[in-house]
Amino acid sequence: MSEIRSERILSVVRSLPVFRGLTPEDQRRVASLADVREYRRGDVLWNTGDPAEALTVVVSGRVKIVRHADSGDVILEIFEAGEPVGAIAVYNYMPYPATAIAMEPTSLLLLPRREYFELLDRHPEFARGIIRELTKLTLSLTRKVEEMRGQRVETRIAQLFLLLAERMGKETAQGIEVPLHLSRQEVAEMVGTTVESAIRVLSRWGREGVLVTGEKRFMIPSRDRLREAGELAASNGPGKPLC
Amino acid sequence: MSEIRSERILSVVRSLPVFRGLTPEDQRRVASLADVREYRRGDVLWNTGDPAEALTVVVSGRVKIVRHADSGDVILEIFEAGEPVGAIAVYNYMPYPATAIAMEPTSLLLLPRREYFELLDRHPEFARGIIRELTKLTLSLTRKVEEMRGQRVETRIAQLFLLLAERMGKETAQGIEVPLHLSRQEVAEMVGTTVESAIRVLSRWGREGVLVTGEKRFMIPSRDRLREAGELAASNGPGKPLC
DNA sequence: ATCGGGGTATGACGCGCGTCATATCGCCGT
DNA sequence: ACGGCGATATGACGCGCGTCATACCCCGAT
Repeated sequence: MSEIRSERILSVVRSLPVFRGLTPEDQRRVASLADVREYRRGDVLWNTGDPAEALTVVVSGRVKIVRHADSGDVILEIFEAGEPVGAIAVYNYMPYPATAIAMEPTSLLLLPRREYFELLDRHPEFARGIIRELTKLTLSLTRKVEEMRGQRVETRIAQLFLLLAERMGKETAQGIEVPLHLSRQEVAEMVGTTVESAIRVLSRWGREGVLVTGEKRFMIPSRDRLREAGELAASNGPGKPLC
Repeated sequence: MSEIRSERILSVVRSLPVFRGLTPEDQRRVASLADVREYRRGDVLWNTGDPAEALTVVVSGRVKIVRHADSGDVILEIFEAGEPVGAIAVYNYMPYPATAIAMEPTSLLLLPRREYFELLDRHPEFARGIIRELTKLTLSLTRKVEEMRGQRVETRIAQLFLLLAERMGKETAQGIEVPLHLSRQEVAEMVGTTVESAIRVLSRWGREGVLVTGEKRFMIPSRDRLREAGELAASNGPGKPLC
């Protein structure tokens, strides 16, 4: 392996928060055992059932975790730069419980299972970092379960984009920009509905200027408008059939 | 504190898998700092927003985690003997994100936050145990998200009981017994529907002998019958309007 | 230029289930 | 014994949204 390449891997390791607590020597060791790989949009990192043999950390780009159900696919989570993916599966040496797919050009760092365990045992800080990530994941799933229950599709989509705005939104002159390329299909899979329903909501919001789909990004002119679009929605007569 | 009581706490500590990896001295130390408390059915262990000041481990009984949403409550998880509850919140020293309620007479072991952190740092095995529990939790939530999406209420209830049968079912002459007292309301909250829908399904299944509600328990005469009740269900004419 | 595939869009139809109303039964406290 | 409350049960009504069909646009392959 070339000098240049291993230098690059070392700098990648140093840049990742999960490896911050390590001593310089350990960082070098991790770098010498790890590998960095590149993926294009749509590339499959692994399929459901594949054995989990390495800890995967996102260096740049984004990865979605998808489960194939009989009634269509579900996007469980999106991982961004700095986050370990599938730490769970590696930890238990179990087959991956879901499929991972790159959503954009993405580069990943792969650390063999064995080394991962050694780090867990030798560095409490590293273990804490992993626990912290699992924690975030759990909270996110918790919220997802809560949101999916009973809520109307409009509400769920509104909450999805409010969440994305919070996580990765950038303020601009025209409002908040969410720099993420999501097809209507993917939006549907994230909130648990069908393409058609997602399309109906998004195209209407596009016309109304509540949420505009752009080139590989979304624009939210006003948080509040989006929020209320998700809340009141469908004009209801007397009584309150919605809830 | 009486001798007898501290002896009892020590034996409780020794009986919990999470503390198995500790040295005898550490077990004694944990016991000296920990407390054991008893709760009755319906008692609230903590409310959403309470500060998380101690690691809680279920010694006996069962605890449900509930989130109050505008559109009704959702039961996120049920914890049984041996499992740590709310490890997440304690870890981040954040307010509890959900409410915890005892489902039956329950006893808990409480370990102050500070000691919990020390154990994490000093005992890799302990940290591993926690990670393992978080892992289980994540997988369970993952499945819940997948199931909730799109599936009909009947299907979700069937899957709920098949899962419960797997987790805590006991084979008997009349079929599988699930020794858990769940009201229709609670069933509804677990699968994300309304009481009425849950009642309709369960009372029909009771008449048909697919799933019989008994005194503080459920009986499943046949796994397969329950499974198919969830699958085919509603007679559908030509075409396939379902799923 | 033609064909095919993927993403987007819109309309029609109908069923599941959420909502509301009502009734019965058992258990509590005064 | 009375009233109140919670759990269980059942029927009526109607809206949301899943399903199916159709159409348009863009782009790469032949």
